[in-house]
Amino acid sequence: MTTISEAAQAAGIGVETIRFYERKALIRKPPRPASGGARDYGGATLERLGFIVGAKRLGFSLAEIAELLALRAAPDTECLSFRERARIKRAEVQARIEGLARVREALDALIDACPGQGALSGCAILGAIEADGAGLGPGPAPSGPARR
Amino acid sequence: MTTISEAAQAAGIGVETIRFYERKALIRKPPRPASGGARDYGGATLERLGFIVGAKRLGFSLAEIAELLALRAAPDTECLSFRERARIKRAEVQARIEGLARVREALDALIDACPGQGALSGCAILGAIEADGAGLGPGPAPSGPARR
DNA sequence: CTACCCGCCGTATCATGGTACGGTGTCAAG
DNA sequence: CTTGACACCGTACCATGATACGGCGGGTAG
Repeated sequence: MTTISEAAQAAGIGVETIRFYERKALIRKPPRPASGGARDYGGATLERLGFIVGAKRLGFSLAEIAELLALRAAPDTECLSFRERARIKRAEVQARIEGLARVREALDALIDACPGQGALSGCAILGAIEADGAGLGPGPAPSGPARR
Repeated sequence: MTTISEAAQAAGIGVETIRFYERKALIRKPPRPASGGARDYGGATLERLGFIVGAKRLGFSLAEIAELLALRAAPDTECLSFRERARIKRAEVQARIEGLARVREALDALIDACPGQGALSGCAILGAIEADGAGLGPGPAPSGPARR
């Protein structure tokens, strides 16, 4: 038997997170044994949780993971379709990296432009931020995500 | 006169977003003219909006921007304290880039490991994802943020 | 005079990914 | 036979950053 808390521990997530994934239909609630008692989160369920955690770490959203799980479960899925998803994700990650690299350069420019002493009024940073984030072309900002 | 919709257009954001920033106290609602009519979002307000938009593009969260705005408004703020914030943010951005680069490498490894043909069962990808996201050390996932 | 567009306001809703709370049930050790 | 630890369940709440809706009022164009 693998209880939900054991499964959570094994997968490196919280019990509430497992229940959350159930609500999101990423995993099915294991059947309650006819004999009563706790559900069994071992076997295929635990495997599935591992897959979810792994895919999350690769940058897939829960919605995407749902698709991957469906693919994985389909008997006629070709290996190729998984690779395609990986390639698309790779491209997304690459794009995010490039966006962040531009932000980093912009911050560097600001840091360099600052004399590092004296009143704010004499510093170039303020105007540069207002002007457009210091050289970033137009486009959306890289809203900084939480990192738990 | 600069109406709210003109200010929104000038800043490249939506009217609702400006009101949202007001609710968040990032900007003060300009006073309603005694003569009645619309508020004036020009001048300092528009400048402030520009600053917010610029700072967002540099990766600052709204909470951080609130601090920057307070700093900016304080008469005795040194240029240095702005530079410090920029450096901290730069370090954060750098860390995010490095995390994403690791994810990218992991995806590359997966893509390479996939034969690209045949049934899913014969492919190394599945197991690798489950195993831990294919070589990513333990740690949090880079939850992919929205990109509008 | 009547549309119609804006501004103004409060409130609700969205997406994302969880986290927490409170009540009930069941099981096992002491 | 009581106490404590979990399991189970529904529901509420959190942060982040917006976006939408509906009603009211004023100014302008036809």
